[in-house]
Amino acid sequence: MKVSREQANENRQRILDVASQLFRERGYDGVSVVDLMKGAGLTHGGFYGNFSSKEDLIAQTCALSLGRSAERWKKWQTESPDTALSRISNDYLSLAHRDKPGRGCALAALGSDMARQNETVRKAADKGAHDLMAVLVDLLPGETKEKREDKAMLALASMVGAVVLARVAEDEEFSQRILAAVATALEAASD
Amino acid sequence: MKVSREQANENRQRILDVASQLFRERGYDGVSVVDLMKGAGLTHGGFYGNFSSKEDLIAQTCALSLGRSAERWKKWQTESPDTALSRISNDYLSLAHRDKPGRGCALAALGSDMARQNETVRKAADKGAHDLMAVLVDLLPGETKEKREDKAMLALASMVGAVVLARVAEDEEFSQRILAAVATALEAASD
DNA sequence: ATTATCTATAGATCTATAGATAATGC
DNA sequence: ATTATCTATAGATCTATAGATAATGC
Repeated sequence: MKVSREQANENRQRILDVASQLFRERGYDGVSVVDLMKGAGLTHGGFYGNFSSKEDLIAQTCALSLGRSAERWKKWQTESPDTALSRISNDYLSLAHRDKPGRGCALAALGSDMARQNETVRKAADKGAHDLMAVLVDLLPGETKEKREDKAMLALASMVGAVVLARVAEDEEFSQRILAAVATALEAASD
Repeated sequence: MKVSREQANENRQRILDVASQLFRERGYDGVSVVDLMKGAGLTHGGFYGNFSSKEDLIAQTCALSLGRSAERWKKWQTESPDTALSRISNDYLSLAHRDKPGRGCALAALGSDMARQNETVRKAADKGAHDLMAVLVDLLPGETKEKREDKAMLALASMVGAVVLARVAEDEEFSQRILAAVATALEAASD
């Protein structure tokens, strides 16, 4: 049941895509290789032809999902530099993002899990966070680069923290207020 | 090998304490009931006399660890209301806290994991977050209660996010700058 | 007699590998 | 002939339970 080289590449990409989503939804330990391959429409034995281990896959999904977030932000920056920051923060702090972790920011969905992974995974996550930060630095006002970087770090930390807390919260009003409070603060920081 | 009722209570408390620390260090899925009971100096079979399930234990550790954090903050508030906020933020954003998740804030250590747990766990976590927030509300300046609450939410979100990001970061300088940037911002918010 | 703890184990996972299979691509 | 995928399984977990054991506390 061999497939073409092209098809095999597509399969590999699909495994990565499916893993990237499932991990954000259920956590690294919440997705088995069998689950994952079933989700990609393949049998589990084929997994190890594409990835050397589950950890290898985890590192690759880190790079993939955070890379995509950064690309998205950069696209908005190019399209409209003036409104990009509020577009980023409104999107990040939206109920849609809170309720769809599988398609959202991996730092919010897996941040505390990532902190416990091996060095390879953490390096991929570190690079992802740097890339996100780099976009924010260009969008925030400030006299010196250091000040803009400080603001960017605060912005990213507060957005990640807000979505984590909003997802943990059982009280819907509380959850929404956290998102709104951070959105307001970011709006103020951009002037 | 029965023990006294008093000793049994101590054992139960020790299981909770050990679990509370191990979960923060390794995540919920990173600690088995066997590991845990070994850590408490007991055999695994005895676990189910004390807790109805692992999920039951998880919910109880949420309440325990977040409750302890809130107590700590309240103590500082009582001791010295004026310096309590900077004491909280300096402690939370310290390298010691970053490097010792097992004794630190459960929201930072397990936030993204908690978001995926069942309702019982999330209710305990929600209450814990509310209690932490309540301390911050009293310590932050602001004309109306709403404004103080908004500031408290921003403060908690940014502290949680900062520690998550600082733990994910592989680059030590980057990690420290995130903590410092948020600490500076909180200092400014308290005036 | 009650009950906290221990021993032993059932039953269900999970990661990873070995060998078989069958279509591709030289 | 090469290689992507499948089938089958090894070996190591993990949660939870049943029944035995032995010290407590009425």
